[in-house]
Amino acid sequence: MPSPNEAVAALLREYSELLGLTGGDQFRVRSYEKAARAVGGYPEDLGALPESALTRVPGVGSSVAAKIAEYRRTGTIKAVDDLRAKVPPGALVLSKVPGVGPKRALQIVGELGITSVGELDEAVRGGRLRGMPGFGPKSEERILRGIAIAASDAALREALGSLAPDATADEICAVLAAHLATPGAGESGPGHGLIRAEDLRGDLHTHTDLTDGTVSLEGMIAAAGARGYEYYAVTDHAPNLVMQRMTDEKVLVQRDQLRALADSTGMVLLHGSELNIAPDGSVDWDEDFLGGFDITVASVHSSFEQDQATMTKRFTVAAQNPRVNIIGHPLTRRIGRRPPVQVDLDALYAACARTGTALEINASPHRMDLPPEHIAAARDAGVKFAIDTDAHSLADLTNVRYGVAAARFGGLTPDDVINCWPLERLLEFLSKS
DNA sequence: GCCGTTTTCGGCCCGACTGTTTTCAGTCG
Repeated sequence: MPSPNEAVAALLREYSELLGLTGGDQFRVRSYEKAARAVGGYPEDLGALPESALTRVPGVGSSVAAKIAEYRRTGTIKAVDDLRAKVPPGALVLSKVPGVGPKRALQIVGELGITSVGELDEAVRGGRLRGMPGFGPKSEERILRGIAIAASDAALREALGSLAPDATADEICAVLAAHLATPGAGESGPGHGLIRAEDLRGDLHTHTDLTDGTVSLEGMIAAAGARGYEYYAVTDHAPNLVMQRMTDEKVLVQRDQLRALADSTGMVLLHGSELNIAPDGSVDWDEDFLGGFDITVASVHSSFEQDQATMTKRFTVAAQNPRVNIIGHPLTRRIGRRPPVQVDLDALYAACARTGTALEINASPHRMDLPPEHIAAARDAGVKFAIDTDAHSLADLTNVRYGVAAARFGGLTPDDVINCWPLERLLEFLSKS
């Protein structure tokens, strides 16, 4: 059962998508999308907030605030209903199939009369998309892959999505156990010495509004401090993810701001970055510049479809980088949306264990990556882990429960997880010496 | 539609990849 904030966020997101489908101004589309993310990630119940205070949510101005207020009064937003009526049935759901965007969805609905993903699947297999401008064999493959991953992940996604907003790690772990094959290794036995949420001393992968987070540096740090963490890393995106518009100058200014906040918090603040692993395994900055960071997370954000040998080499090069500490969301899957990349897992584990590079257990319920079913084997190969929220909002910080659930499913103890360690041991690990 | 050390306008999420492209539109992160 989603929270009230999620319900409003879903309507704002739908409005944004409908605006996109109807050719609305792209900046308006983005405004609603941003507002949806901000509302969904807002830690207080919007239903309890005074109406005049709604615009305090970053990204919510007078127009969105009025729509939220309308939802609170009536349970609906008329503008959303009106726009729904203007969009051909099926176009919205088709536009979310990977490889099909708004333009192609409208084209498919208009020319073929298709209104569901099932019909799209049949049409592709029947060759009915052939001959439509812009569609070739690659498009067909991609669409079929997208439909397949949605189907294969549907049960897990639905089960995770139907959990209560305050579900515990044990409740989440039960969902994992019901939907995933049980890992082979179980010598620690259920419950004995397994990691608990309270064992985590910090979060090592988080964002701010300097890149695509919704909350300021100060806001994120204050919220992390309230969670009782001993240390906390800020790891905004790096320049090669161009849309994030990160620069050397910006990240250095942020570093100064973070250092200046050190005295205002009981936590040790770590300045980091989420680097982009390029197709050849290199990352955004040279070793000298990277040396200025306390910690780095390196993630794949492009060229997901490399063959296994190339992808394995790519990860190995990244892990061997003396300035890369954590491989972020290693298989880059998004549950129901994007399949895992093809990589030789044994080679990946070996490279991480050999180089002292942690594999991330990304706690976002949309990712769950490293996938829980792989964790035990990675541990057996000598890999250490970082359980990170990859938070883009205040509410995201509470997602650690999902990472802890995955770690428990994989049989991990606090000794396996670097952000359960005392600061000194963590810093030693980060030095890769 | 939101926002402001540029404050009521003007900028904001850019560029790589891909297909079947004939000079570019659509999608994605």
